[in-house]
Parts: sequence; structure tokens; C-alpha cells
Amino acid sequence: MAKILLIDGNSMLFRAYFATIYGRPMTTSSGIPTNAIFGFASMLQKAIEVIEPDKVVVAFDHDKHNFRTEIYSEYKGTRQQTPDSLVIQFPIVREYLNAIHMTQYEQHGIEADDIIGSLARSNKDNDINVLTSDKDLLQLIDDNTKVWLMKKGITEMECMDEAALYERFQLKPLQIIDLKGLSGDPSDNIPGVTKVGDKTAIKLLNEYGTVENLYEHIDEIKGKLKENLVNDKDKAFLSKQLATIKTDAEIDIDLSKCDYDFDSEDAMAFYSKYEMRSFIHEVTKKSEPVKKEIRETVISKCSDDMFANSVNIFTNDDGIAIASGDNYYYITFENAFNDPGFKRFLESDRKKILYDVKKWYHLLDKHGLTVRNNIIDLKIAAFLADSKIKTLDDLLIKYHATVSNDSSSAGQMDLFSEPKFDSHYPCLVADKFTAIADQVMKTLEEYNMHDLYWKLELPLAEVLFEMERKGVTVKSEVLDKIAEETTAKLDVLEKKIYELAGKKFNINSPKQLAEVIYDDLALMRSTKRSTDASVLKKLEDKHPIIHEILEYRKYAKLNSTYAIGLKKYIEKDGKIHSEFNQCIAETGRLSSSNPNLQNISVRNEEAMMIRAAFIPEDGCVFVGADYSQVELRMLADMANEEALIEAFKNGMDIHTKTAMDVFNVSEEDVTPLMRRQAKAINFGIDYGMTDFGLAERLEIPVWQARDFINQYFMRYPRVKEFMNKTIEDCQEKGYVTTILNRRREIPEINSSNRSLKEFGKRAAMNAPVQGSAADLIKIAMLNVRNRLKKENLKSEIILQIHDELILNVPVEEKDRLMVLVEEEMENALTLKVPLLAQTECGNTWLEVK
DNA sequence: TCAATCACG
DNA sequence: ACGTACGTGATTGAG
Repeated sequence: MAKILLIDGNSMLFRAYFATIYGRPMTTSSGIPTNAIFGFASMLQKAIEVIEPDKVVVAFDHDKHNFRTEIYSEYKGTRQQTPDSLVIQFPIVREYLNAIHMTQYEQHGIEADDIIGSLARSNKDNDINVLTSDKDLLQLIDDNTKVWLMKKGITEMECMDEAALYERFQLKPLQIIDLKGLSGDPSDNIPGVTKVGDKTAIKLLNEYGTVENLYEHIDEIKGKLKENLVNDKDKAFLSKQLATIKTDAEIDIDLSKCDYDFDSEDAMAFYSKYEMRSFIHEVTKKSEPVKKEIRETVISKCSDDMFANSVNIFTNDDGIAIASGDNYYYITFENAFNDPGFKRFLESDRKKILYDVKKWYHLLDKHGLTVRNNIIDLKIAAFLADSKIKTLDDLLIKYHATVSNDSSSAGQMDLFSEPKFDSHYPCLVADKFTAIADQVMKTLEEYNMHDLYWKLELPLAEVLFEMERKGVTVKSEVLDKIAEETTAKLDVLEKKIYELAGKKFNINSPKQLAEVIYDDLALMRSTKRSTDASVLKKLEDKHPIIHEILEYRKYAKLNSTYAIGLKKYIEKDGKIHSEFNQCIAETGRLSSSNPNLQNISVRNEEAMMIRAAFIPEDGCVFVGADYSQVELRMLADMANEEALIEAFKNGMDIHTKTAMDVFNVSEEDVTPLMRRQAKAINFGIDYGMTDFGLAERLEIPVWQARDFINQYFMRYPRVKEFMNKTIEDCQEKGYVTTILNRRREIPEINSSNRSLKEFGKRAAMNAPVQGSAADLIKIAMLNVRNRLKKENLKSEIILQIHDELILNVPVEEKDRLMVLVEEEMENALTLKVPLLAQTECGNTWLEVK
């Protein structure tokens, strides 16, 4: 006797959808809704866990029209169109069931109910369990058949047998049919008797047993109820017939083949495709230990034959895992760094597959070591292949190579030493690197990104390492002084604000601040109740508190993020060593963190003083060099827009030029306002602006913004063409590329969600330009650094701020450096327009701007 | 942990 | 009728 689980797929999916739709939106990054799938899978796994069936079948209604047009009305009480976001998920749930190898069944002309009913009866010698959220199916209950009803939420179920049913409704299973006959079910198109709901129906059935018997004794009933029963007699019998589940349909299923496998490779691929991380982690946990047994040897010394071929290395906190051929070794840092064999390997020509070479440079550098030649950095390579892959977890998930990080499975016992560290996990990871590297590097070849990896990104990692190692000196006294002054100002402002508001509140809390502005002072009516600076500026005339709040915000930011915030990062050498991340920004830009030195204040007089705290080393100055309008130049080149190219060739002020063209005036007639507006248009072009966006920014009417944009595109038709072509290309191929073939996938552009699609278009317009500018400065960085090395100069790049480099330069190298940097930046690429870089020098960062 | 805000290019 | 400029990171309050 087998335990069989029969699942009503349709009702479960509806329930799953509505149980999750009111929570956080669940979609893939490309906008495919997955909430119902998530709910369905959760319910299913819970049911399997509780019921522990041997065989499972999921039944679906065949008539798709039925679920496309009607929804189960239990939540809404009225009939409605099935939401699109649910319709989309029907085929996906089928895909899910295929992925977990679970049998699904549908048959022309009958509903899921009938399939379940027939299967239940034709297998009566087994332990039958029905899972549904539809009470209709309760009619199937008998000695061998239980019905599990989904309750609220997605993992609560109630097991109904004959006794439980009686306790709940005082009804026998077959009376469920009579119940439906009388009370009806609008979601199933079962009319029932007017004004008779479940309550009345149960009362009647308790008295008379069945619909037939009820009508035989119809005279015993009085009043309006009797009238309704008599009028709807036909309906009652019809409804009863409709509510009766078929139990005699031929169902062509071999139950012996209805096993399932939640942890199959296909399941992993499914979870990964639909970005259902929580399930991936669950499967990963369960599927350990891995099929291939990895036995690592803890060694204290490397021998050369360990490094015969390609070698994968991976670190954890205590040491290094080495995977070579079929062998796995684990060696502590101490042993590795003192081992000449290991050093020989690092500097050899052998292929080294690793993750995050910049981290390795830092680690090795502390022990006077380095790694070179034939390095496959999976962090960089995988990010180039797919800019969504930013972390080790992303990588392992994408390549179906997740391993358990459960330290209880740690370290094989070693007779000679007693490792306290986990040598197993890093070996498991190192093991995966071979297959991952194969795929990733093949992909890079396919995408023509070979050179981008080998000639730019990989060498750049070493430059970034050097920048991080060098760091920048920051005078904490300067920060302290600013903090002190700022704190004093904040005190004054705080008191003023409390007074103006008539109460004390937390000014830093947008919620509390909104109360003051929108409720207490009622300065504006708006549903959004935003308190950001652009909104507040519009209210500045309405009430004196607004100005004080803006000031408060300014100083609060200055204090917390910069004056106090930066101080925490000053290390014992008096320097800040921030990180430059190569694998974060989807466009290919670098980013900076811990702390972010790419967003130090410069637009504001007082906050700018933070830059005075950044100083060169003794005997050195800063040299700063920044590209002038690099993205617009890049755009002119890529769009091949003659008017812009000419303007750049003639060294014109590009914003003035744009103003002339957009406003149709001569150079002398360009007012400062016109230039300011033209500048905003130029930025906007780069961002794929909308008329609304430009209007918002310039505080002008939308129609006027639209005029500006139309005029711009009229004067620069190639730019318009370029944008359209880029969007078309992206829609067709799903990605855009830069001048160096850097690639960004933008699946959103083909999303059925309108705003996602629009976002996709804007990103598609911006990414090639921003990304190519990023390519350019990366080349410049590499070339500058290589020349510094070749010419034995001591100057070093210490910061990169997207279109700008800051170098720490010994005074005696200053003049030479200013020329050198300008040269390398301007000649990094040859475009249809000249590149212009401007250099400055100074004794603090403040002076280099 | 997330949303809101604001700093930069 | 909709939602509304690209790319980042740090801090804060609130659930």
C-alpha cells in the first residue's frame, strides 16, 4: 500500500498567488513575476515534508480559458479577470514541476477535480491524500482518502478526514455536493439557491440529509426561504450535478512512475533561471555531501610536482587550498609563505585559476610575494562575461557549483597534526574552479572579450592593488576641527528648528520631518510626503523652517559621513586605504568603498574643506588630471555626429555650443541661463532623459523641456539615430557593448512591465557611453602606471574619480608628471574627436580642483 | 534588513 | 494612463 499525494494544481497556484501578492514584489531581475511559483513551491515542499508520500501527481484543468478569465473568488468575493502576472506563471509552474521531475496531468474535457477523483477511486487500495484549497474536494473523503486543505498563508494545512469534516460542518463527505448545490460557488459557475449561503445550507442538510430529501419535505419550510427554494429548484439540482466530481474518468497515468526529485540538477537550473535563491540554498544544504569525494591532504610543504598543470587556489581565513589534477592540498598561510616551492609556483608560467587577484596581491605582498603570469581571475572574468556576477556566491550559483559551507563537515582528521581550521570547504571551492574557468574563458572568447580581460582588466587589478596599498594621508586634526565647528552649527540649527516647528523631533527622521512639514505646518499637500532637498527647495519661501532644515541636512551629512565618518578609516600610518572595486558597476566603471573616496564633497563651499585634510606624502605634491567632457566626446565619436565632432575639434565650450544650437542664437547671445540649461540637456542626453525629467531638473514646464529635446535632436540627428539604433540592437540581442567590447546585458528592455522596459531603454542608451568612458580612463591608468615604472619614477596614482586621476608626486617629478599624465590620458584612445585632459597640482586635494 | 537621503562622476 | 535621467556608497531611522 503506497502513500499517494494528489494535488489540485490550479487551486494551489491561485492560493499561492494571492497569499504572496500583497507582500514584497517578487520578480526576476528582468521583471518576470515569480511570487506564485515561490508560494506554490513552498506549499508543495511543506506538504511533501508533512505527508511524506511515495508517489505524487499534480492535476491541472485542461481548459485554459477557464483560469485565464476567472479567478477563485474566495479573496475578492467577485468574479474578475485573472491578473496577467498570474497568467504568466502558469507555464512556469509547469516548468517547475518538470524541473523537480514531478508528474503533472491534464486531460481534455475534464477538470483537475475529476482527475483527482478518478485517481483516488481507481487506486482505492492505497493511502490517498488530496492537497487543495478548494473545499469541493472534501466530497472525496472516505476511509482511505484524506483531504489536506490549505489554510491562510502558504505553509499551513489542515488534514480533513470523516471525523474532522463532521466536527467542522456536521456533514458527511457526500453532503459537500448537496452543500454546493444549495449555496453554490460563484467561482465555479455553480449558481445555487438565491440567498442560501453555507450557513443556511448546512442547517437544512442537518435536517434533511440531501437536496432530494429536502424537496420531498419542502412544505415543512416556511416564508422567504421556502419561496427561494421553490423558485430555484432547478438550479439546486443542476448545481448539485455540477458540483459532483467525476470518479470514473480514464486516467492514463502509471503511478509507479510518479516519483519526484526536488534536488535534481534541473531543479537547480530552474531556481537559478528564476533567481529563487532561497531554494538554491536549501537544495545545496541538502545535496551535501557532494557526489565527488574530495579528500584534501594538509601539507606543510609544497613539492614541485603538485604544480604539474593548471592549478586552482583558494583561500579561507587560515590558509590556502590547492587543487591540482586529482589532488587537493591545504596549507596554512605561514607554511605557504615560507615555502620556496610555493613562491616558484606563483611566479611560474603555469595557469593559476583563482578568485580575486587583487586580494591575492595584498595577501602575498605582506610577505614579500606576488603572483604573475597566466592568471585566471574568476572574479574579473566572470564579471566581464556577465556583469551581474559580483560575488563568489553569484559565481558558484551561476555555474551550478555551490558547495556547503557547513563547518561541521570540516577538516579530515589528520594523524600528524590537528587542524582546527576548515580545510574542506576551500578545497571544494577550488575543485569547482576548473570547470567554471573553462566555461567563463570560453564565453569571453565568444564575446570577443579576450583582449579586454588579458590586456586591460587583469593588468588593471595590479594597478588598483598598488593604489590601495599606497593609500592617501589624511590629517585627522583637520577633520576634527571641521567636526567641532559643524557640531556647534548643528546645535544652533537644531534649537532653531525645534522652535520653528513648535516641538522637538528627530530631524534626521524623514518620517517625523514629514509630519512637521505636511501635517503640523501643512506647507504642502502631496501623497508622497517626500522630504528630499529638491522638494524642500520649492517650499523655501513658504516657511523659514525649510531653510534651516536644508542647512541642518547639509551639516549633518558633512559631519556624519565625512568629518566623523572618514576619521574612522585612518590607519596607523596616518593614511586611508580605500578599496577600488572592479567588479561592481554594471557599466564597467570602478567604484570606491571603505570609505568611498569618489564622493568627497566638492560642490559645496564648506563641505569642500574636507578635501584640505587630504595631503601628499612628505616632499610630494598632488597632481590631479581630469578629462574634459569625456562622455560627450565619447558620444560624439560613437554617434559620429559631425556637428559635435567639429565643435570639439575647434575647442569650443560644448555647453555654449549646445545652447547656440538648441536656442538658435549666436555665441554672443548665449546667456548664463541658456548655458546652464544646455548643460543640463547635455547631461540628460547621456542619461536617456525624458521630457519630464529635464523639466523637473530645470524647473520648467514639460512642454518646454520637450521642445528643448526636440530641438537638440533636430540639430544633432546622428545622436538621435545612435540612440534609436542602440535601443533596437539591445532589444534584439539583449545587451549593449562599449568601445572595447565590454558587455552589459539589459533583459529589462524586453520586459512586459512598462516602467522596467523604459528603464531598460535608458540604461541601454547610457551604458555604451558611460562604459566606453570607463574603458578609456582604465587604459590611461594602466599606461600612466606602466610609464611611471619604465621611467623609474616614484610617483603613484592614488585615486580615480571616474574621469579624474590624483597622483602622489615627489616635488622633483612634478613638472615631468604633469606632462606625462596629460599625454597618456589624451592618447589612451584615438577617437574622431580630440581628448582633452587638464592637470593641476597642489599641496592638498582642495587645491587640485 | 530596507527605504530615504545625499555625496560624487 | 502610466512613470519619469545613468552609475555608485554611507548614514540614518524604523520595522
